[in-house]
Amino acid sequence: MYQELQKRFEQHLRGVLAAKYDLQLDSIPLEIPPDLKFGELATPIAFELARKLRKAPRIIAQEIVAALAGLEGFAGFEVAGAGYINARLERAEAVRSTAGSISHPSDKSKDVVRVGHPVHSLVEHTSINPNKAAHIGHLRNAILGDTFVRLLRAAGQKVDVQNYIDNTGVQVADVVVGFLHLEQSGVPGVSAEEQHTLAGIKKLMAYLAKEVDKNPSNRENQFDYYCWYLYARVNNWYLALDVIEQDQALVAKCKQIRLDVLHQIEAGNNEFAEIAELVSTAVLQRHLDTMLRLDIEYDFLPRESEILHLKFWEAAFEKLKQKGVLYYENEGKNKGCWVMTRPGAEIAEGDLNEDAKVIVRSNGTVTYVGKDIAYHLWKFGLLGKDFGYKPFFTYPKHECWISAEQGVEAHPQFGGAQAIYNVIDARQSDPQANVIQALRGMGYTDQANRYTHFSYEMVALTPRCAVELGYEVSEEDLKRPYIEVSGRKGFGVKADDLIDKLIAATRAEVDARQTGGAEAEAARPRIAEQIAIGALRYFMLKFTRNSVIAFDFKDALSFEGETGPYIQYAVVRARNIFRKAGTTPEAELAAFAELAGIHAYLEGDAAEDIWALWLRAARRTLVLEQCIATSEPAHLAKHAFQLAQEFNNFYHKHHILTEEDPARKTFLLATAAVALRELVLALSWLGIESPEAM
RNA sequence: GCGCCCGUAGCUCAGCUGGAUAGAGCGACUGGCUACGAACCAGUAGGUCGGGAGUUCGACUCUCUCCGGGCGCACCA
Repeated sequence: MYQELQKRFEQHLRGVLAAKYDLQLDSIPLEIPPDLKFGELATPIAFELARKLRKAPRIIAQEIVAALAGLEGFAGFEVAGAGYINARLERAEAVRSTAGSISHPSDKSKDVVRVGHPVHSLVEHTSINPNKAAHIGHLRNAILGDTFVRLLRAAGQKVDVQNYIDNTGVQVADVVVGFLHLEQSGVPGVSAEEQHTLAGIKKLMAYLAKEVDKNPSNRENQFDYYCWYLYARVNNWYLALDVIEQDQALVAKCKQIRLDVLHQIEAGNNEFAEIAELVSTAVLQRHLDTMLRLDIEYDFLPRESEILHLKFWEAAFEKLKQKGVLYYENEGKNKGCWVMTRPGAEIAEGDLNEDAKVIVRSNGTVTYVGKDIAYHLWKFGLLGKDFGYKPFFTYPKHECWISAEQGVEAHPQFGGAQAIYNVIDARQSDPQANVIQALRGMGYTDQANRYTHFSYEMVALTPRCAVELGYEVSEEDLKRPYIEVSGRKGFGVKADDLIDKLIAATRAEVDARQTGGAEAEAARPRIAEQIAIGALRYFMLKFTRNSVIAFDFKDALSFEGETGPYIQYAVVRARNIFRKAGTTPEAELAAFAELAGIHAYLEGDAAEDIWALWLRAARRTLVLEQCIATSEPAHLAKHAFQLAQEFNNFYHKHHILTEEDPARKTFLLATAAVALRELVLALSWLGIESPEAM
């Protein structure tokens, strides 16, 4: 609603500027005044025009205001300060329009953001190496990505959600090395030799699965947890720390073992590759389970093994050579390689560019960036090749597909998107820039412009948190503001552990409060879960993307103040009003539509807070559009919190059920209904459920 | 050495394309439950927006520089 009025005002203002001064401006600055006493909409345009028109800003503002008069939806315009133009809305009209605004995003008839024609977007997120359990850093990635998907869909876009699986990389190879060379957990009936074979590993997995069945609350037997520790052990082994310290020959031998395993996995069709496939698929399955706890689902899982075996790179290589993006280096340190110029590099014609990015090594193998270029050509439908597809995992409402060399006949279409978003942490901005540069170099300018590296900073641990968890922390690290999580060292907070902790904490809270009364005991586990997930998702979304999160259990386990549960609690309060009143929001909004003379409730000092609540509720689409334009979900998180805050304030000041004037009571109920509707909608876009009680 | 990010209240963070008296949460201190459930509300204290210069009618926001912190700059992924 607000956005509509904003656009209407802007149009009108443009008309006035054209008629009066013969001016065509490409952008009109609009802002939300800092205080309602300045109106609801403002522009400092007169300051900008002062020089051009050689007049004082205040004079210009007065002239414009005189010409603005009489715009539908607006009560009036005035000049304030040194030359601000403030607009006042027709409050009753605005409130009516907001009350009648859609309640479901699938209804595209009215208030949904529509920027140009509907875009087909592809969002890649999560993309955890399938060799260990997910940790809090991965949670930030997945929650940001999933939330952004929800925002794009709310705006009417068709979105494919992809989770890229690097199942043939060094990280998977490292765990395979661990299985092949390090001692495994003793499984009855598996000999010392057998434990290092495919058969032995299968027995170990079956054994672990049985242990998990016996006691699901002990996550240490989960396969991803097992790999978490094994991966850390392997890295120690490479450093030869737990074998023979300082033995260089042994270290070299370890490195060679690792390289051999990696090459065999990449090549495929051998026992090592089979082990890698088994291990990575099992860990991937665990990642999907973990993410599902947070209500995060995927449409497609493209794997590196298929990018290799289906020769995506070979196809891309030809195109890159044709377009001259890659060139063969004849001298210098990159002699014998195919390289590309880095973005922003300025190299004089004929000069040797030693800083160029190597895409094909002198031994003929392709680097990570090369494979990524091929994959991104596919994303935009520019490669001329496609994956095979197999169903992999069935969610309650849809199927998740995985890449395959030979897929099934019938499958959905993936790839060929118009816009892509890659949720990848800020440390990878260089390789991402290289891929964009390659697309641009090939002449795919539109695609390069619609390629968004949705970057975010890491989640680190506060030193206090690290100590709490029992890690050894050096003197030096203790002085730092935060310590980086490291999968290699097994240093970090595992996602499932954190979620378990959160659920336990919310469960204790729910029990202590006797949520829902004595008869509602059966609903409490589910409610505790909803609150825990709400707390976690909000925690990851309240920070803007480029701020490092220094993780601490104290903050993450907080349910008060600017948190998810605070917003959920506002929802529950609103619902309780309707429950106690024996009515529904829909019924009250219908009654409200018939109510006359509502302007009386919106004027005067006492009504300012109620009007402010309506006004914020009306800003839904403005916030949505801003989030998409800036790739920043934190704006919506803030919006939801402020809305909850204003509702709580309203709730406290105006006791609805004891209101004696029936017309005013209807008005107050309608206010609560709109706040409730907007809170539930905003939370759903954040991927947070609204519990019935708490 | 080069590139990117950060530095705002005791702590953790917001601050839309430069715009009106710089905001929130936590923590501290006051006060408010026989109430639509206090996971709440009201109030108080607390800031030379890292330092300096510049652009501008106007700078937390843009430019330069310095200081402090983080992360990248492989024929690793």
